[in-house]
Amino acid sequence: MTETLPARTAPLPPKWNPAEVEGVLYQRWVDRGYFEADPASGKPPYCIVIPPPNVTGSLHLGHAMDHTLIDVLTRRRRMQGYDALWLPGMDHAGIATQSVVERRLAEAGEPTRRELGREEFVRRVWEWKAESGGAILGQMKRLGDGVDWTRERFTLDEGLSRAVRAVFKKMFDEGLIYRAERLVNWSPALQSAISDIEVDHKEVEGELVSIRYGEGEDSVVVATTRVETMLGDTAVAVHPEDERYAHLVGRTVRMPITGRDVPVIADPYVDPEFGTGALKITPAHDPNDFEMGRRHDLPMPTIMDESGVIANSGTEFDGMDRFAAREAIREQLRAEGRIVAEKRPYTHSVGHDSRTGVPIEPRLSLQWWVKVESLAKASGDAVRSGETSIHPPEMASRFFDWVDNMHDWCISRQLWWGHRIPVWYGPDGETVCVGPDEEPPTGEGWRQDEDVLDTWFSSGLWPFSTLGWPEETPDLERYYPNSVLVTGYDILFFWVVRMMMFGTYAMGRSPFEHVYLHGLIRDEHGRKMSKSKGNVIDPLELIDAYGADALRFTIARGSNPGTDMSLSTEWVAGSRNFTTKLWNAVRFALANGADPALPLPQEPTDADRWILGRLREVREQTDALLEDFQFAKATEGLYHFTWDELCDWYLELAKPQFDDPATAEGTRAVLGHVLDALLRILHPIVPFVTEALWTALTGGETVVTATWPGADTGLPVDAAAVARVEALQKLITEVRRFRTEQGLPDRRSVAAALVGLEAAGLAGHEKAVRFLTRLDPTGADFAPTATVEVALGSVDGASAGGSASAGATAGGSASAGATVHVELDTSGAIDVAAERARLGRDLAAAQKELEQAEKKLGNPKFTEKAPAAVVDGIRARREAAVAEIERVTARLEGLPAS
RNA sequence: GGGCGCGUAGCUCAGCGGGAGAGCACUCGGUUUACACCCGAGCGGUCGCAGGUUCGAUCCCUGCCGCGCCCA
Repeated sequence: MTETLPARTAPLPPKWNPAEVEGVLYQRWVDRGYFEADPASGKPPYCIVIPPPNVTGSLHLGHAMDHTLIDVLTRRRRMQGYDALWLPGMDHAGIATQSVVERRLAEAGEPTRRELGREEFVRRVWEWKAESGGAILGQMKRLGDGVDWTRERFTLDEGLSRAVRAVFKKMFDEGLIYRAERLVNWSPALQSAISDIEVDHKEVEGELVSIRYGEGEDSVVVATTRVETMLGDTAVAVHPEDERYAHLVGRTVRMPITGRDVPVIADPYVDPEFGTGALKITPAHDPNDFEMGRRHDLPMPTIMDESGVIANSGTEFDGMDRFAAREAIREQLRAEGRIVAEKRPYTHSVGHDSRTGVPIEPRLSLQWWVKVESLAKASGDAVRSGETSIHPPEMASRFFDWVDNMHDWCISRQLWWGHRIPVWYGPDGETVCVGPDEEPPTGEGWRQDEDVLDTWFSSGLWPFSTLGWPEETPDLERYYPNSVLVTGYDILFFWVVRMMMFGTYAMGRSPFEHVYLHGLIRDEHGRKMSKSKGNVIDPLELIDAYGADALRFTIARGSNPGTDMSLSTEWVAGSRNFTTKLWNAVRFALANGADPALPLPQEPTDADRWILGRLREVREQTDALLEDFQFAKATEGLYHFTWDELCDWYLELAKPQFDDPATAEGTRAVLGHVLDALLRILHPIVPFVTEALWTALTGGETVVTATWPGADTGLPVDAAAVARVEALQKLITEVRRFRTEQGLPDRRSVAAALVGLEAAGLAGHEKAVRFLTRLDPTGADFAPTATVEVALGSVDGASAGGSASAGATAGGSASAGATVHVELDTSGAIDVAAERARLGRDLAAAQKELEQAEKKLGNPKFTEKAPAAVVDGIRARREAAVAEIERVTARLEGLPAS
């Protein structure tokens, strides 16, 4: 491979070109095996498994967020000396994948699924899997995911399929999996059962129709939103104590249309206050009615087929779609004078298949179920006991609500793509569950269950099936439980709960030490991204335009725990600007000979001490924040340090230091040290640009496996140096402000005398002040026309050039500070009005400050009750305000009349 | 209906008992020997409303208004 990046001594290219370089760097990382975990390494293990993306989809920004945050965590741990494993892979997404392939067959004019037959159809799906899955892998590489490709897994792999059969067998034998005929959420579109969490309840505008059953005094009125279900009614129910209907209980009423006589039953479930107090009962098509039917041993006729068409009702409505039948039956009833009331529109909640959006049809059918009670309890206990901690903690309550109120889980799906249920039925009604190492029964009349398992059944095993379970592999021994699971809070009930249930059951331990739940990515105005709104952003387009680092930095900077973030191309462009800034900073450093291999100077300058102290603080703060999953705050802190402190101030202060032979070498060392550490700290967030810059700066092979900066980073904070640098910044800013307001552009030569620098402790900083304010030395003809007075907080001048000992503290800020007078020769009259306006604003601010302070100090309760430190602080502010008012007032009086 | 959360600068969001912050946007100035994907200086807020607790409330409590999400 060609090395496109320069060696340390060569200058960096003037521009960072991510599109050209990122792919090369990524391939090099993979080729050199940096991301491969090693159970034999002797290092402490750290493991995160990917929340498996759906093989049929493509990665969207939500995935980009998962991947960025996981990559930040694992790359940092790797640098910290852990044996870090990020395990990649995908799930087979039974329903979604089968639907896509069926649609593609139809679009290509090929035979249908049933025409092809099961074996051939499944072969076609594997072809599609290779194509679609490959695209996802490519996306992960573009994002820079530091995954261990040698351990990539797929839920339908041989190993993972063994895990599915093993856990199914164990649960079957222990009675936790059973087969039962029950009412399920049936999707007429998919023609399959789906689980509760695949159903969305939505308010819809329908109708509420009241129908009279029976004749005359012996009639009852029932109301329904689904008129067509009356074809399957087998009872009318009333409350046992409802006197209005007491005479009917135990008798029958004659149904319209079907002409059937159905019993009137009494059941306390009926709310006598609701509607007429009488309910029509359709046990095969409504969950509540089903329970009632079981209690009263009612017949349960199914009057629809798998696609939602009326069937076997014995009426002329057979063959009619359920919605068409609803209208037709209603009109028939109307013609017979049976309708006594109609409410339309009637808003009520209807379950919809979350994938197709089609209304669910509750359907009586024979399915396989998981008995969840003990599993859900164990999952809840794992969190309650602290074995697993959920971040942010507020999310734990949702988790508990869910696991404490969970219904049995329907796991069979009427599909072909997935793990076929490992149960065989014999000719004489035998049922045999076949384990992974057993041979299925052979012989006449034996057949395997036709259905496959819910995809979540296999992805629930993911934290350990991917590590080799049920075999006792070194990986399993070492990487289970996983360190962290990172996923969106919207996925809590899908993955997290299922994985917790299976992990506690099969492994006896919760699968995760930590679960970090991030928010959703929304558009720039906080709206959910959706195809229908047309506001979806493709992560690959952002990477093409701005680089993967820019996308990653944007995501990390916006990701506060548990809260959604807004994202737009402008934010990403801003992050791209950050990488460019970093690039230019290192370019400048290299051009001036910065080198981290040089020893730090014996006598660092104030600027050196300040930036080295800040570096130490920032490194400590970043570590603490990342340990607590505070990605946004950690990233924001690094942004601020890099741009506002390192680039805006230290690099500028370094310029005069480079000019001075006494400080040039030390500055090379300090700048090298700071950038070396900063690039390593930034690497997990922006891996590409930091790799290019760090290798150029240090000559090292790669930053991927470089050591994470430790306690010896930077220097202890030197408070005296900090105070002097802050005074310097204030002085420079005030002069710049004056120049701006006086309309004195930088190129315009302005001579000035700096009076009082020494008293302010800034004796050694005149050169820096002049450089950063563009003030020239005074000549023989110096004639000042204006003075800028800058009141500085007290800085301990005596300690200038002193040692950088830890814990040094400057004098208290309460003592009166020094004032530096900058006398300028503006070569002409100054703009008195501008100066008066500027001083007026300063005066108003000082007066407001004084007013607030005096109000507080004038309140005896405040001085009595508030902590002494707070009171002292307010007193100091009052004194400073008084001094400022005096100074500004004097200046104003000294101005010529305008 | 139950639960959770949110209303802070034009936009997106931090801050959550003692001096209102950031990014973007905006205004003015700038071909400064790293960077115009930039530099310098600014403008901009009764911190949703009303009570309460407190010496002191954007921050704690209560109610109201508006918005969002989850579950039924």
